[in-house]
Amino acid sequence: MIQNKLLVILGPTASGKTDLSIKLAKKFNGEIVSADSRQIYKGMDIGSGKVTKKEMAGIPHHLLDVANPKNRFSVVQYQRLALKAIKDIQKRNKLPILVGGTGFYIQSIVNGIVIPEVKPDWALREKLSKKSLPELVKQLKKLDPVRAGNIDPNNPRRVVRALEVILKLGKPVPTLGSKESSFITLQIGVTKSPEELKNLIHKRLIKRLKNNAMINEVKKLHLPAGRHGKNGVSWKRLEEFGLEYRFVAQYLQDKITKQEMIEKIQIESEHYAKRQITWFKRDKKINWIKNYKEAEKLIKNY
RNA sequence: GCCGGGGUAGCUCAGUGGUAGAGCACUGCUCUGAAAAAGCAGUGGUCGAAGGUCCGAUUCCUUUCCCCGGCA
Repeated sequence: MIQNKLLVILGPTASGKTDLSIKLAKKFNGEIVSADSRQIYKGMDIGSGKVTKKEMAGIPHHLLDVANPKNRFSVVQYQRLALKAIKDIQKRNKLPILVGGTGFYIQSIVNGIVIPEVKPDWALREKLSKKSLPELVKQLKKLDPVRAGNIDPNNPRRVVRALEVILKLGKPVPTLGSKESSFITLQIGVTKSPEELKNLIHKRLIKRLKNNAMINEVKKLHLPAGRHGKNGVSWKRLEEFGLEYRFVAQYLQDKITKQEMIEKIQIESEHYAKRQITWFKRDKKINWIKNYKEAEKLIKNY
């Protein structure tokens, strides 16, 4: 009875989710669905730590390379595509394995959260962003006191989004819903000690820097593609991606030295790993494991 | 050796005659179509050492040790 089972492998960056998931997929007749907000994009391979064809070892992978880095992707798009992929895998009587470190994406599948049906309106966002934050908060309080009460008033991004929902929907932001997920889910989290994690991040970074591979990748992303005068990914957009893409872009623009670039990627990756751990900590249903054996044992009982 | 400048939080530095702050780091946290994003909070210092003046010195004076420039 594999019908609606869903295995989830999560954990902080560099914790070894990829290797583990491929081993498990082989063992349990699975297919992998990525839950990574950067591996979604085409052309972002080395910097995002995307699996290579060779590493896949014949295991089908879904939700990689499904978006153009020039366009912004979002959780809702992810949710739709991932859900479809998972159901399709189940239909073929194989085990879907959701693998990644993007907590929000995982939550959108596992908890089936329902996000207000209001598409991002970038023109509106830009217009709103011209006002001061206190002004926006004031406006939100007036239009939707409930949402204003539970939102972080210091976070412009959230406040703008809340206003966007009200203005387009014409009614208050619905309280966060969740359509009871129909999956029988087993969530497995990979843990590493802080020291180990720092070490793994460092080793991985050195590897990515080898032969300028990662720097060339970012260069290639930014440079005009093709001969039709089509522009590549802007520096501004690369900045938005954070970590390797942000700091390599800054280095390529001569804003920081190579040494600074390396230091920043390292330290910011450590911060990122902590944020991921903080996020995952809230979900008490995650089974934390240290190695493959423990994971295998859990799955056998599942 | 002489002349300057400096020694204050893990780092870079601000500051005051009434026992001290910032940014970063560190720790914890938030998360309703950007989530590797965007935000929030907290810990932390016998103010280089020893004397002196003063009710009181990190701040003034003296000595001393160390660092950085310049001149020898």
